[in-house]
Amino acid sequence: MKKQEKPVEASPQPGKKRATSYDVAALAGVSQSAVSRVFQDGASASKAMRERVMAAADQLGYRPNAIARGLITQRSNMVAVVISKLTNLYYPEVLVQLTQRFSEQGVRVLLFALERESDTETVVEQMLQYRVDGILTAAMFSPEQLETIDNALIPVVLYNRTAPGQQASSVRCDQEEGERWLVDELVNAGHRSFGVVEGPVDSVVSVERKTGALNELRRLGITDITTVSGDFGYETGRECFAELVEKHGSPPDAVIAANDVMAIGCIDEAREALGLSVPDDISIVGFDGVGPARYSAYALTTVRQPVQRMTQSAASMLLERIENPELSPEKRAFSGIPIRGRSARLADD
Amino acid sequence: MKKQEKPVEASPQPGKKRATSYDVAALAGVSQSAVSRVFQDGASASKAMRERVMAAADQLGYRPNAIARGLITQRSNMVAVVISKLTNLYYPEVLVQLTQRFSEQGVRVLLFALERESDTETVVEQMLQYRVDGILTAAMFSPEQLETIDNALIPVVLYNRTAPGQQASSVRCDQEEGERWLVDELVNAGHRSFGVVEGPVDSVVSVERKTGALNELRRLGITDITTVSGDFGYETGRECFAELVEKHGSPPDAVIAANDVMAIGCIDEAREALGLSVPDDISIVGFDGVGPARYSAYALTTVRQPVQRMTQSAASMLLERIENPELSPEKRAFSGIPIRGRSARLADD
DNA sequence: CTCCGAATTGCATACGAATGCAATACTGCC
DNA sequence: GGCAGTATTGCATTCGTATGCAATTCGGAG
Repeated sequence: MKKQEKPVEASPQPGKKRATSYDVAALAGVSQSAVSRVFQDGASASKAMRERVMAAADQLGYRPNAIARGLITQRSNMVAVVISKLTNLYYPEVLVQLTQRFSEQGVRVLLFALERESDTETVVEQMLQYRVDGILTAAMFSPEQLETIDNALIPVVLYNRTAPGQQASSVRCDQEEGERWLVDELVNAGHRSFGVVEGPVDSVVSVERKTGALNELRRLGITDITTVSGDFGYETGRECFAELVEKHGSPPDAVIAANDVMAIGCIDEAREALGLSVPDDISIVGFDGVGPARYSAYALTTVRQPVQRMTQSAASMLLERIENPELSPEKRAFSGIPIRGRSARLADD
Repeated sequence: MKKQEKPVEASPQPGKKRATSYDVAALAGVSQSAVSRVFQDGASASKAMRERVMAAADQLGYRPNAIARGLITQRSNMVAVVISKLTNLYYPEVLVQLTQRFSEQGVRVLLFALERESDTETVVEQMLQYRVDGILTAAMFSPEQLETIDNALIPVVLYNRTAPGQQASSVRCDQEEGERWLVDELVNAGHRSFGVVEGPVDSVVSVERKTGALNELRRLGITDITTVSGDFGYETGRECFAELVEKHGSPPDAVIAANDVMAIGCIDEAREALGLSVPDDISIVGFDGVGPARYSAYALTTVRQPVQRMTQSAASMLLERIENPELSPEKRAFSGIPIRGRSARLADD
């Protein structure tokens, strides 16, 4: 078999309309069905046919129209991924990994980025109109919205969220457990007065972390607790620390921030504005295990989310449910990974 | 007119197939065309018709199928956004902003995330198959790939990239100009020996920054220059600094890192491993103006990319070209914003 | 050479909405 | 009340691919 002698390979006559499977069929002298079959995986087509069609196809620069295909197969091969902007440093990593996981499986990602987590108004409508095969969301939907999605028979996986009454599949990091570890270690090392810096009120993650920490503190009989709230950002981290000191009258023994970025803000404020030494004068801990938490200026004591496993798990959970819509909901919780950094005085053990 | 007395509003009979415009038409006793027109913006439909149709529509839980619509209108209302993972801390911001800009205009984003910038193999094929209306890419495509896209008549906007021979629209931050400012300021303040930390070789941005800096250094007659290369990440930033000192025999007067994250790595390594004081013993500068650059432990002297304006510009440039494909290519370059932080000794002026 | 089963191929139709054109309903005006 | 002009509505077709079914071809065994 010699190769094609024509050097012109993939440059269709310019100015023409996009080639369709009929054009290819006509040029190759076969039926449109044949073309369709050549471009599918499990379809039957002889070697000769395959060659004829392929030759015609790339002479015309043809490629199958995924839109038309989706219409007939009732599968868009797209999933919607919803993120909210706020959880700034952490989600990008999640997003990139999810996208790669889906890509590996031949599934495309339709991205929806919310300004705030509660901006879910139009998103549901959009997703349903585009007939996505599944939804992976790191923003909270209302029960009504979840029901709408459910009525449309579209599988959903919640990322670091759980639906209150609703039953829906989810993948999450066990925030309470992580906070318990942090609190236990801090109390164990002798800290008695605490500052708690929570995140935005419409963030489920923030609420879980805060209540997780508060419950454990109470359980251990700690009563000297001051609470302030920020927005997960660095600047508010600094402001929160200042506010904390003012409210408490003096710096507490330890500060538990709802995420790493705010913890970093607290550290900077403690050092710069109050001249405190971290962790000698005060212990400060975060949550997430983002990149900057490792910067040696901070070396945060924190709980890292096992992002790799979580995204892996979430993606395959969604894909499974797309293949088999009858699967019952499943909730997977991953333990966070305790990081003993240098931003807190902990017992040696 | 009294309202509907039926309390059941949007819950279609479960187990049924998704409602189509024909179903709605049948229930409302009108033609399918009528339904189609009610769900469009500029179509003519009487008030009565609109009401009948809408009532039937949300009784059935109907919503137009964007896939089918795309097939007939030849418009998917989707754009592809391509990012590569590497430029870790900077692109998330870009991505979120772009997505929001497009969303505002009723355009959906199909996301492609590359592991490395050179992993563009299958991406082009994917984008064309999905008939995206336009492409916004922050990864470099080969001339052949760009030609393929061009043949498909899909407008492209390159983000912080320019095509070598090819002519294509682009939005970029003027990296050379930014590096010139940094170099000028450093030399002006008396620095004479330089370390240059470049990023991954397949990153256009990194190459531009490096050559921008080197050219300006040479122009000013500086010859004591040591070059090392990393991957834009924090860890390699640290390693690069160590390598730099070893190659040079001693710490240089100043280090120019290809991005902020590596600059931060350099600072940590300088302080921790060598006990140097920044900026007293050594000046270290970065590029991008990402969040962590502002953390007061670093307070980087850097050049910030005007992300807001760039994404705004890129999005509207692409949308314009989708509306009017005849528009000739246009290249927009934005000046970076010089940030005089505390990581470098600069002249007061 | 004949016949049988398996592998290919073509035909016709379906997917769900948009739209040009023709038919019809309405509007205001004389 | 009649008429011209406009706003609505329906009909029929189109977008590009997949697929069930029937027709055809192919290969090899007897």
